[in-house]
Amino acid sequence: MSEGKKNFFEDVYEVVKLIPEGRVTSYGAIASYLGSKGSARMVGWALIASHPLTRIPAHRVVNRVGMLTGKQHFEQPNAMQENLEKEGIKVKNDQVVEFEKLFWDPARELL
DNA sequence: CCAGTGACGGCTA
DNA sequence: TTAGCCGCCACTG
Repeated sequence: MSEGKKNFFEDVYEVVKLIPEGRVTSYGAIASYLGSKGSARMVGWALIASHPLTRIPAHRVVNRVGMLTGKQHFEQPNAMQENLEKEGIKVKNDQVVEFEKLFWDPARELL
């Protein structure tokens, strides 16, 4: 552990990997859990950097309203929704159906 | 070095 | 209620 500041990126990957199938979380929830509350943007940036490097269920990470804002960053824009639907998550108009019900808060459930 | 941008989020008008 | 602005942090031009 302890390598440098970029450790934040690895922490993001760790949390995302822990997201159960059929569940989703938000950038802000991860940032808050890592102590960088308010830096939700960095979480998104970390996912971009992790794209070709690390295989993580990034499709399970959406914004605070459950919208697939990052689908454009996938190899294919529709891949994000496709992956979510494969896990049983319903997506309507780029928005996760019953997002609050499927929401997985690391600070609440992962502890 | 300075300004603009971005997978966000909370506040104000 | 809906729309817009500011703040956080890192990267690019």
